Amino acid sequence: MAYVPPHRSRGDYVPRDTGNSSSRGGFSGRGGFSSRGGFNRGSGGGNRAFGGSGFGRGNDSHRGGRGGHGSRFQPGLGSWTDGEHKPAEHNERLELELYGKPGDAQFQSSGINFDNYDEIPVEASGEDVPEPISEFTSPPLDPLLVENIKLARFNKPTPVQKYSVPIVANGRDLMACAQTGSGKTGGFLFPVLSESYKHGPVQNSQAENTFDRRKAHPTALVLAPTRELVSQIYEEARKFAYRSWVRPVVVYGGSEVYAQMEQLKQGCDLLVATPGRLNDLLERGKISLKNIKYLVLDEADRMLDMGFEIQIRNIIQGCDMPPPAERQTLMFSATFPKEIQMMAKDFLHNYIFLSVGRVGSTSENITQRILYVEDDEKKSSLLDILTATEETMSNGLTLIFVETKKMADILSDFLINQDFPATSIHGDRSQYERERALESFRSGRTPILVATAVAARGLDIPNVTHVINYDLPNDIDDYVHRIGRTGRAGNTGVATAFVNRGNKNVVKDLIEILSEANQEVPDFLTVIARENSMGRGRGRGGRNQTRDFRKYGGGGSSGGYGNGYGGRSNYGGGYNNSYGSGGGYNNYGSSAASASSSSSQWW
DNA sequence: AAAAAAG
Repeated sequence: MAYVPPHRSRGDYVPRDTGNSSSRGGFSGRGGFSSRGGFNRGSGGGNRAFGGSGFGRGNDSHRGGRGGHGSRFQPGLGSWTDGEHKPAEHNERLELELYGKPGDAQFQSSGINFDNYDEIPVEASGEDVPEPISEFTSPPLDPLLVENIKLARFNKPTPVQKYSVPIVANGRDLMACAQTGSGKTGGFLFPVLSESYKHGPVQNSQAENTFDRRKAHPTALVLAPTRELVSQIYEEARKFAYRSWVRPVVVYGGSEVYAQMEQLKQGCDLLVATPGRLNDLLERGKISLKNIKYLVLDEADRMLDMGFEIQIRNIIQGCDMPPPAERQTLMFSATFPKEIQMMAKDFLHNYIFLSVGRVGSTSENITQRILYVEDDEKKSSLLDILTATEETMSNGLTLIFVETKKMADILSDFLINQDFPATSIHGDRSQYERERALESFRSGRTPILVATAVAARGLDIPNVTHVINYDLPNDIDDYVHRIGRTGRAGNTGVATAFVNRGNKNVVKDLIEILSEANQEVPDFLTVIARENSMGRGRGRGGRNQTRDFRKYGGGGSSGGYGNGYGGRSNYGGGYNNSYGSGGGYNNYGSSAASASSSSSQWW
């Protein structure tokens, strides 16, 4: 466990009467993320009793009593023996830990099913797109997985899941433009686990030499950009891998590497990792990727922004991972800029392209309020808002986004001094502090969280009723992600944003988003947009693309995409045809087209 | 310009 010297431990707000911020001596609590049950935990009732079902019989058993590797009994871990899947017996204690019980935050947060999922437009393209499924049934899913899905109370597949299951079952690759909240995690975990349960570990998984034998040989690898996200994915993986032969392990930076190495030694079939730590462990010779059958890249465009590309390419192309044709690759990305198209070309093999509409912005259960606030008035405006909403949203959580780590510190200190129960999360805090802040927020102990982009995407925190964009992001897709932290699970939410002339680069996109979601567009926004478009035409060519460029042109390697507005105006049509007015999506083409024509009127 | 990620 990462030791945090007291002087580095910044002051989180602690309610006066309890003051038990870390009674468990460390990570997480219930419903939190990270190593609960993962590395670093020692036991939790784990390593006693040898009477487990179907474990270690026969000499053809995966992890079956061969020297060293994970021969220890672990509750809830099945085996692959004599070419058959032998699920472990049920374990009540573990089920309680994994799936929670009524009343737990965890219980209500899992298994959410938005009714409006059915209205999300989806478009699949590519050769021979398999027919989507409509329910979680066996077949096509493996029966054990269906059982686990029921335990986790997922009743109905989301659009991503409907497609990803048959796509992977048919041996195909997937490039999905989908955002958090679209059921992405299940979208890759379900098919990957289901197929793994059917087919078992990779044959020949045994290494030729002793050096190789000491390494972990995962069958599936999931890469994601932030530590919190991989932790969250790992926790989901534990739910759906329950009783199966698949043992999930998570590795990420900022916490003790030796504990993670120990976990790898115990057996690792599904590895969830951030790129930095994975490269570290590859260099140390602790992991071999040559048995990888399934590779998942989550939030791929996020990883671009963060300068991950070299690391990713080293993992995928610079080590011993099988080439695209010999594995199945699933890539998820909110947007589809040229760099991602290149990655898709390099990493995927004859893939199906799936585009899933926005969940956040089109849903009208988020009320978006845009306020004109100059930078030096932001603090006092924030206080006004927090005070005003204190009573009305007394049970909810408020998430405040800022642009810089420094501002996150300043603002949370300021709020704490003003007696607001706040804490902060950003990349300069220690991993322990990050996890504790998030847990404290989740649990409602500090219902105000000031965050940088580290929390913008991917994190699923139930009960966020208010998102405040103290600083507006430069990328409108980030804005959509941020406000998508609220209004989840059919609840209503409020998203407030402070805007001034420093944000003029996004106002045009912001107006589009607001109109798509049937929200009021304040006059000052239109004014700023107009000032902006007079200066220098349209910015960087409008919003990011989420289209299958193989189908809609672009073609060549250089220049790929940008055939101007003419081409883009076709986009809306494609969506309309298959899905009627699913809401919002068909604005894509038309609004881009009208933007270019109306800008000339403004002159 | 800043964010994230290996230490």
